[in-house]
Amino acid sequence: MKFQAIKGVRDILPPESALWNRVEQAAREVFHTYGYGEIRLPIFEAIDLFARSVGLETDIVNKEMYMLDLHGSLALEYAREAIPKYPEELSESDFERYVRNFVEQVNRALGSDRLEKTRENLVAVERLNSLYEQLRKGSSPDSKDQLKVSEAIWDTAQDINFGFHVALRPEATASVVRAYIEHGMHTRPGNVKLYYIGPMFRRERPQKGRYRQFYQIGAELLGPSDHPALDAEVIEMLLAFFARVNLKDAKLYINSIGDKNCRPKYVKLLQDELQKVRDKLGADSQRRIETNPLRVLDSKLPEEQPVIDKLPRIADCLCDACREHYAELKRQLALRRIEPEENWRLVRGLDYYMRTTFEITAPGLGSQNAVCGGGRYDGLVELLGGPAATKGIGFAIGTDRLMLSLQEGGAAEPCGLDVFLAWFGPETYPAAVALSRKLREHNLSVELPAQEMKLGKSLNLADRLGARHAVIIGEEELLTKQFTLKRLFERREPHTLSGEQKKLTEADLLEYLTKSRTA
RNA sequence: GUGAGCGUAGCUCAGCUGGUAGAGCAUCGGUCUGUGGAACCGAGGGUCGCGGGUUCAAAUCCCGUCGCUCACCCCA
Repeated sequence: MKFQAIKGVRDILPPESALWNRVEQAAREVFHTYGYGEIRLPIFEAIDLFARSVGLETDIVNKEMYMLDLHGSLALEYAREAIPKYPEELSESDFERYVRNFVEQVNRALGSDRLEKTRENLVAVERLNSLYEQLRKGSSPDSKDQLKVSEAIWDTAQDINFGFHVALRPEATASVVRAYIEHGMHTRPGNVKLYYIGPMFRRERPQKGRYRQFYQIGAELLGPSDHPALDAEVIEMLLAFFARVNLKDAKLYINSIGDKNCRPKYVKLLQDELQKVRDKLGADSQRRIETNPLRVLDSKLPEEQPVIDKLPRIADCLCDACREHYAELKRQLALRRIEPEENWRLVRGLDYYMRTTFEITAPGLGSQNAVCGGGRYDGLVELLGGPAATKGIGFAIGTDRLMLSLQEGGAAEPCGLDVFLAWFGPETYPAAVALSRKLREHNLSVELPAQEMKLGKSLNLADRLGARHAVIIGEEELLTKQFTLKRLFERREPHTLSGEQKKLTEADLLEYLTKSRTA
């Protein structure tokens, strides 16, 4: 096979795509009833946006982002990095070669507009060019001047700004918050409620329910209030959506991970306790003691479970405000007859979460059993340069995983074809074309064969396409101006009802078909 | 990045210790010139993932490589 989709991405074909549409449509409808509006976001953003929001130490930022080299700036970056800061380490000719390469590339980029002609860049390049001239002319290897020139070249090279570095979005919350700030949405009345639907990109090893281009349906609530009732309503909406799409056996887990006052204290305590039991942990968890102690709680290793069970719990370390917030959240959920399972080990991978966190798991997903994760992120708007008073809460549903679970539960799309036009005889095609157009104007799905087929063949094809009806158009129908409507049945239906047939005028046919479609 | 399993027709797979590449389903045509689902007959479709080695002979044995899948890490 010559071409195939690249690693970790895939096609979603009909009829499966119809299920996707139905699920996404359900999200639009349910979210609408809670007052959310859709935000359509760009698929790429400045790298810094993700680095700042998701967290510099996360794997997402460190190794999983797809960076776009829109202007060939990465090549410039490499050329610059090749120039050593301390040229003594290299032979003189090597040093000059690296510098020449960089200088040539920079000038070429400037000439072809790939390097932005800002004042700073122009000044730096001009200076770089003249320094390079000095380097070439200079012939005394150990002169102080020569060393100075080399250092100046390195310094000047650092001054050149290659422009924005852009990445495909690994998640959308950062983009939503960026848009919220950029458009001054904090001046809108009440809370700003937004949802988004679309692809995200992470360069991970693919696995069941995990792709490099994957899809999320998410919602964010931004505004001045952090009242737990808002958290509860967000969760209520999420569950309403899962109920609408008939997700079976979904389980809701909640936790509170504290705020910027009490979480660090807990993390420190946890770290200290972990150090005491270090030798009882596996290599991965030992590493996480330093990198991300909270993640140790996530470990699935059976032999670590007894150790983890004895670790201090964040619920005992929350500050008064967080404790009260969490308690009120539980009351608010109870008010809505929602019964979450508290999971003290539920932590989020992204830096920006605080206080409320929640997750929903569903069956049929292998080891990737979370279909949705979310939580509160009160500091994020401020972190990204927005008004400090703005709070936020949101979630993201992993659509790929949701689909897997729905399909596991037996969800399938019926064929959408309402009518197959079985025409035959030399004079009937124009009538069939006219009828097909009429039916389609009434939003019916119609298949019209381009070439004449024997009636038996037509019906056979209609059946295999899964059409609900066939309309037969032959000489006789033309003469009497009545179409023959034949009901077809899905293959699994009992044969006893098969083939019911009647003659109808065009008007009656239309009425009958439009009614049967909604039924 | 690490580990394991698997690569033969569009799909699911058979093909033993080397001896001319197969089945079922699907597709197309016919039996069937105004009546579907069935049956029967026929057709098309494969450098057996790729490269090298052993051999008179390799889908089969050996080495390498690429791809897919699942799991770990991480995460939705």
